[in-house]
Amino acid sequence: MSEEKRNIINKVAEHYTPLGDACIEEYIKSTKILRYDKPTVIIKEGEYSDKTYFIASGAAGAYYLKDGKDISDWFAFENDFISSVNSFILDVPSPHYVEVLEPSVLLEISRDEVNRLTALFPEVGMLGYQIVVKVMLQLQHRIVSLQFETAQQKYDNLLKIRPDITQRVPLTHIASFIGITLETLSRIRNPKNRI
Amino acid sequence: MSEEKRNIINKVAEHYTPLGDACIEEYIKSTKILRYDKPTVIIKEGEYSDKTYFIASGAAGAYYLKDGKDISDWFAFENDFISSVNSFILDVPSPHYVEVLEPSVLLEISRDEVNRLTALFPEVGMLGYQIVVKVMLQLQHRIVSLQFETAQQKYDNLLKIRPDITQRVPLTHIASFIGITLETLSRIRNPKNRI
DNA sequence: CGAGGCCTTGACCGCGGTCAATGCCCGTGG
DNA sequence: CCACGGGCATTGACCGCGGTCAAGGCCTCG
Repeated sequence: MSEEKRNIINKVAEHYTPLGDACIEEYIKSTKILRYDKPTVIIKEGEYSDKTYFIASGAAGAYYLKDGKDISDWFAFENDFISSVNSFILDVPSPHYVEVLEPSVLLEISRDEVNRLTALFPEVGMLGYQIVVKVMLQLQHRIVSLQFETAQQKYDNLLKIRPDITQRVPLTHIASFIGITLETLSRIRNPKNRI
Repeated sequence: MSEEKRNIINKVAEHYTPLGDACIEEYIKSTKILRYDKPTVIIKEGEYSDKTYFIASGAAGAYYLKDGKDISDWFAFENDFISSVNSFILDVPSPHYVEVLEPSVLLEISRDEVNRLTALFPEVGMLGYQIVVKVMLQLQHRIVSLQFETAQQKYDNLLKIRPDITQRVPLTHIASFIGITLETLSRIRNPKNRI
C-alpha cells in the first residue's frame, strides 16, 4: 500500500530533484492517494484550496469562468503537479476550477505538510523552486505564442508538444487554452481550409 | 561603503523575506554594486549571464529580437530583481538583451554565490522561491491581458499598475510589452480617438 | 426515439496590423 | 546660432485574421 506511494514519490524525485531516503519516508506520511475513475471537479471556484496534487497517472485541467465561458488556463498530465496555484500559494479563494479529465491517480499534499517537509529537508525547498520555475518557463512560452502566432501556429505548436492532447481533452478546452474560439479551431482542423 | 550595500540588502529583506544578520553579512560579501548614469545594455543576446541584479534605484528592461524588431518582455523598477532569466536559471545563451533604462544603481550577484548562500541560509532559498513566484503571478496576469483585453484596456491597465511608465520608458517598448504596435498605441493615446 | 453535448459550417464585420508619409524634438557640426 | 539628420511618435488608408451569431450535423445515453 505505502509501496504504491513510494513508487509515486520516486517518480517525483526522478522528474524533479533527488530526494533523500529520510525525506521520502516523511513524504509518504504527509501525502494521500486519490483515485478518480471519471471526470470530476476537485476544486471549485471560490473555495480555498491548500492542496497540491502530483499526477501519477491521468490528466487534469484548471479553468476559470470569463463572461459565462470556461477558459482553460492549464493542463497537466502524468508526472506534472497541479493545484489552484493562487489559492495554494497566496491563500486566497481559488479563481479556478480544477478538474480531473480522465481516470487518474493523484498524490495529494497540503501546504502545511509542504512547509513541514521543507523545514526538515532542503531538497523539498528545491523541489518547490523547480516546480515554480517550470511553470514560469511554460508561461513565458505561452506569452510569446499568444502575442505572435496565428491560430494555426498555436494549434500546431501545441500538437508538437502534446500530440495526444486531442484524444485526451475536449476541443472546447483546447481552443480556450490557446486563446482562440472553438469555431476557429474547428476550421483550422478541417483540412479543406488549409492552404 | 559597505553601509550602502547593507542598506540595499535591507530593502531586499523588506520587500521579499526577512534575512538573518549572518546572512546579510555574507550577502554583502557576495555582491557588487554597479552604477549607470545613462541607458546601457548590460546583457547582450547570445551571451551567457549567470548574474541577477537587484535594482536599488532606476529602471531596466529585457527585450528580444523578433523579425528585426525589439520586443519588450519585462520591465523592472526599484526594488525589483532583473536578469536574463533563461540564462541565469538554465545556463543557456540569453535570448534577451537586458538594458538599464535610466540612471540606476544595481546590486549584482552570481548564480554561484546564490547557491553558496542558499546552502548556508534557508532564507535565501525562500528569497529565490518568492522572486520566481512573483514573476509567475505577473506572467499569469499578462496572459489574461493578452488573451482578452483590447489594446485600450491593456494600456489603461498598465497605467493603473505603473502610472509613471510613460515618463520612464519609450512608447515603442511599452507597445511591444503589451503586445500591440506602436501605431495602435499612438492612436489610443490620442484623446480624439477615444469614444 | 428524443434530448443534450460537442463539434462543424456559413455569413458577416470590426479590431488592430501593415505600409507609408509626415511631424517633432534634440544633439551635433559648420 | 542655425541647419541638418536621425530617432521617436503621429496620422492616414487599407485589409485580413479571427471573433460573433446562428444554423445544422452527429454522437451518446436515458
